[in-house]
Amino acid sequence: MAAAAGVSITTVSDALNGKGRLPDATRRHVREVANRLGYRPSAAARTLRTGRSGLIGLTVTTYGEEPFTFTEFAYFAEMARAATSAALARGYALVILPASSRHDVWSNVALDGTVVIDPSDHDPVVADLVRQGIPVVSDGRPAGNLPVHAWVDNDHEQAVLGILEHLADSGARRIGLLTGTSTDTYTRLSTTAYLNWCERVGQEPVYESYPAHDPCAGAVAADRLLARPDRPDAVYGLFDPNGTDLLAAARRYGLRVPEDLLLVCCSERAAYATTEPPISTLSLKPGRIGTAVVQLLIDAIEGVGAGRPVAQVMPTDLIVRASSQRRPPRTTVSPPRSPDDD
Amino acid sequence: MAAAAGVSITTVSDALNGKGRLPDATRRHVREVANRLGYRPSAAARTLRTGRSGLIGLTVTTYGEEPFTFTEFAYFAEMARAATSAALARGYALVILPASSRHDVWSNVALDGTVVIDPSDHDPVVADLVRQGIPVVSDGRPAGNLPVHAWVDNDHEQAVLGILEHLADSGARRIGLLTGTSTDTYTRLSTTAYLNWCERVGQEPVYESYPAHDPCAGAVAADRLLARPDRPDAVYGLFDPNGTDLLAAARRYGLRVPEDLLLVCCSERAAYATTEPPISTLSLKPGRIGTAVVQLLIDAIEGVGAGRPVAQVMPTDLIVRASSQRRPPRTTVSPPRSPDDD
DNA sequence: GCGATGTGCAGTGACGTTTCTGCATATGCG
DNA sequence: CGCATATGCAGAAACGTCACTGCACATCGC
Repeated sequence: MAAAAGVSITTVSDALNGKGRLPDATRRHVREVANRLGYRPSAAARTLRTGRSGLIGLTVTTYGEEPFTFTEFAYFAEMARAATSAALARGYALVILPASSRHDVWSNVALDGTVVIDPSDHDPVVADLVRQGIPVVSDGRPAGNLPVHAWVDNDHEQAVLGILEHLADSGARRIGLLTGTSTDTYTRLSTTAYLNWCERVGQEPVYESYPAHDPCAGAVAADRLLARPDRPDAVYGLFDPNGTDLLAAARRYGLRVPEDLLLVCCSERAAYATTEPPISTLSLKPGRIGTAVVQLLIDAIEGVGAGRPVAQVMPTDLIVRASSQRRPPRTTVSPPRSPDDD
Repeated sequence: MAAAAGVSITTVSDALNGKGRLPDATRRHVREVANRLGYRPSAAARTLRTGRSGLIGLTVTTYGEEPFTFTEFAYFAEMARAATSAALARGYALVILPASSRHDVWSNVALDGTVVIDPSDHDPVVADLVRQGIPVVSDGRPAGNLPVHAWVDNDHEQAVLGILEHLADSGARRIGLLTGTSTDTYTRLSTTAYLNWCERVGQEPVYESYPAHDPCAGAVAADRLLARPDRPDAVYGLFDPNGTDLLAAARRYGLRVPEDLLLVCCSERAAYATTEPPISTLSLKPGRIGTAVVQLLIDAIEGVGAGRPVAQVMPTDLIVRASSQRRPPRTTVSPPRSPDDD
């Protein structure tokens, strides 16, 4: 390349990177030759020299051997889409690397930093990365005292309070909760927010827990909740399939939704807009999370505002549909998405 | 590192890579020290030296500025999941790189090869990659004469024939088609397969086309199709939202599904299993495609069986539900997915 | 006309691997 | 014992880039 342009290697580098003291004529000439030859500077060499690869990892903790869990699909897909966009806009590319990947794959790729989704307590991969000095930002409050550089999470307490108030506004007298048995922060924060609210307004808590990763257990728990003598007249389900599970259970007990039972669940599924009746959902806005997480990570990589707030709590969106309103909505409550709303 | 273990750089390299002539004692010693120091060989240096990065690109042609199109979500998510798995199993990691990415991002990452999903005619990115000698395998027959090294696609003709026969078996007398106006191979192959079938069995074709990327146009076209004087008594919709669109249109015209109208559409949406009635779908099995595409790509990268068949046509799966059967199925026609079925 | 300052490049040394070559010391065989 | 062969490791070159340093030559002010 240098030979083809009749200049030195240094000049090529300077011309292409806009550095050094070169007259525009030389710069143009070098670029023109590079273009004609289809020449691309070697990414590997640049990475070796500069210590920057322009790659950031997108890691999801897996519970099986498959890269992503099925229940996370809609959330993950949207989050990954937004993260990819945000990264590209800042000149980085995303590498999908499940935490369970073979070790040789992890060490074979030079990452400038990593996003971890929902890291489990003392995740060995995260610990290892941090030890190498690689910035790690997590989606979800890090459990245990995982030494991540920053994290982004939804305001789960506020979300639950919002839903409970909405249900109460719609006329609910006794609100039930369908929750999980595991101790992750999402479940824990949401459940205590519910319990606190109950105590504050003087309602006896009515809830059922089940292992959230078991798809069948959810239907059983939904059934159990509606079979109780102190049956709730409104239910919030913490997990994605709870909407259909609760709807099915309600049908079995001859309960009409929303007349006899108000329903909300936390999910990103578009399908809940077209169920009979449409089910109100709490959206965690994965797009917003993905964007925020990547921004924080790249800031950390580039040393922008080091030492600034490393925790970011994002609001959620309650999408009110027929299932949680005693009267049909007067106006469109969930307007069509605007392009940059998430 | 070499100093810490009291050996030469060469010995470290050999010990870690299982090469050279070293007694097990030395090998173990070096590995133990490396472990203690948390030493990881530099991926960048290795890539520079060997010319292999262990990275493969996953490119999706975009029609807006967002990395993936919304309608491709379910397909893409599943395909990406499978592709990631397959790549990892062979020691590679996947980089998500939309074709519309800034040029500097593309040239900043060293790829061993790329998977392109649904490349458009004469895609400049693909042409560029091929010129650099980087293997490219496409999901979907390459349009134009895009010089990809291999491709994988569904057997669209066979799929359409299977659906038409199934509908005819269910008692359809006049089968309609909801198709697209664009000229991509999927639309073209499916439509001509339909027209050929019509000619063969002596049915007058009944179809409506619309621009597939326009979410609203689909509902209008569905309506148009059912409003025709020669209204079909069965419809196959080529695109993901056609199921709900057709169902809504049928309801407007007071047509019962499946009694008055049989319905099938091509989609990966799980939600079609729970509509009222459940809608039969054609699954393209994106998981199988993703796996195949990655295998082909890595074979090309590693020079395995160079010059072997570079085109692979995969079967589709017709998932028969209530919408396309005049009588309810006797047995479960769509069994629960087995773990490695896709 | 002569130092001081600026301009336009070329040379060079890392970055951290891998791979090839090479040199000792041990081991085998007749 | 002496020569061929094996074994155990070290040295050095190269991969392609970037960031220095350095060297010519031009320009300028006086």
